[in-house]
Amino acid sequence: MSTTYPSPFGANVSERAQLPPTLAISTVIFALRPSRASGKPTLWLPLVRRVKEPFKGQWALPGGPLTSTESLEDAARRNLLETTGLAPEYLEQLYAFGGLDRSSRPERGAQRVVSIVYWALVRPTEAVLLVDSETDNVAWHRADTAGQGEGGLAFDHREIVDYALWRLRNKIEYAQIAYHFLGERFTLAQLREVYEAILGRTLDPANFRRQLTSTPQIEATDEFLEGGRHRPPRLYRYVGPPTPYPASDHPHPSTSRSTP
Amino acid sequence: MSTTYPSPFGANVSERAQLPPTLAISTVIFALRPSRASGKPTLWLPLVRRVKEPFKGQWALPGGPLTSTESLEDAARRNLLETTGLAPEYLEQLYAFGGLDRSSRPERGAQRVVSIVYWALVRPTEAVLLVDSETDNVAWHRADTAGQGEGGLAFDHREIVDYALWRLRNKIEYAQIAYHFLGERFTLAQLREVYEAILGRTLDPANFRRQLTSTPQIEATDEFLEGGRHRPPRLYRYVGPPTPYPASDHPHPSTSRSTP
DNA sequence: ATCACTTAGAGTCACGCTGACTTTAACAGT
DNA sequence: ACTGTTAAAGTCAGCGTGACTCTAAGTGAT
Repeated sequence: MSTTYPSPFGANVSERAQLPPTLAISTVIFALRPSRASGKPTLWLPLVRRVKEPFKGQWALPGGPLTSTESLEDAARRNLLETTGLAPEYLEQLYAFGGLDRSSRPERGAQRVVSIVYWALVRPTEAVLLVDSETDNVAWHRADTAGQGEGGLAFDHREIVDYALWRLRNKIEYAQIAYHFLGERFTLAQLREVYEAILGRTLDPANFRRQLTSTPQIEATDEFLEGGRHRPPRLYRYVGPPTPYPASDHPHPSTSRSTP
Repeated sequence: MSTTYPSPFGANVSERAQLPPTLAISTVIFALRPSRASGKPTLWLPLVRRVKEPFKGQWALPGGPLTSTESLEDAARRNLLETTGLAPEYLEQLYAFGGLDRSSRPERGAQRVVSIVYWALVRPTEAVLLVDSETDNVAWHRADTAGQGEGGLAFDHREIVDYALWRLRNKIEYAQIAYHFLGERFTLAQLREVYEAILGRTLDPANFRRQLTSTPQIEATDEFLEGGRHRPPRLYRYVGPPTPYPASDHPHPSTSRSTP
């Protein structure tokens, strides 16, 4: 920032390796969809098939270049809409990945790419409008196993997805983001299923209720979910801010300690 | 990532605005130094004076370009060493800033810059080896007031510092990072002063002790700090991992809630 | 209509952490 | 020996949590 690059204009091929890396934006989009096996909601994400080398034919995160006339978040939104047809309400920067071995096939002359990765949460209602799905070049995959048995995901995208999963699991424990997986009204059991799917463990329904009813951002409506086989549960609504913070933020590592 | 940029070779001036943004690395380096007024430790950070436009003469974060042969973190370390002479032990990615108005003076033809910002913590012993300090082009500034009365910091660096401060204050509450401000051995009162300086409030010494003595990463030595005017305090040592996690992570927003 | 079954939702209790506070121990300086 | 100051340990009430029990309110089968 305090210095400038050598001008790229007029550079010849031998100088190519010295050029600054190019910038790309990618996004990890999480949605909850019922598992084929158990019917319980599980985490899925849309991937696009590579149509050229490197990693041609393999699955990759949606992404693309950054133009000079849009902010990083705008670029993420535009790319998302173009490649998957999704317009997530919740979108946040995840991390900038810029290792030297990201292509994992160190080819000669291949230009180095730094990816600024965003992550997003979408509701099941938003999550159906996939572009290009008839050509099978965009498809939903299970977040935890995507790429298995297919030679893995393109680039370092498997690591990126794992990091996004870690971030989601941490952030859901202290931030109000679970509602972005659900519609406007939901039962406490549905919300609990979201937490259970993401955290991978069962939660006590009574304790879960006690915590949520003491949360001011959760408002009880006077409606109930009819049509169930048993006592109709009350519907609740989230009345807090859409995306709590402008910039990103994260949570506890596994070694969770309090103040010191 | 799934598409490629138009080649920059042979681009003419009219195409310049369509070129992808360039990448830069900057770093916010925090150190604790005694305040001039109270003598209590306060947060300081090194800044470098801009020697060319834009923002010539104003103070900016240390930074520079990213070469094609180094990772993002390596680039941050190299730039830090070149511009300030510092080699921090603790270094972590903060955020990628890429807004369109970052130069705040939208000049014609000025190339857009995306900055990937790292943040670092250094001990007072490391914090003295400043390069170029005789020319006054590198100097320590108070983290909370840097740029005041001087027309502000260059670019959006004041916002970046504020975001780094927010991150530091959050992370110190759940992660073991305070030790990176101190030497190998320290008293509990010294450690408490670190927390008080960063959090901006006093902590109860007895409760602080109780929490820390139950932390396994803190080990009591059999040495005491001699030379004080009163009862010599025991020296402690941090025996945990140097940087707990490979990638970044963050903490609670101000609306701190637990599980839901 | 009655009963069995299931889920919603409220309540109870012990435990651990925390903040506020008190008490005792150990040193330096006069 | 006394005083002032800090280190370090101890006490106590309050709060949130996990584990658990109990009651209410529906559906479907007999």
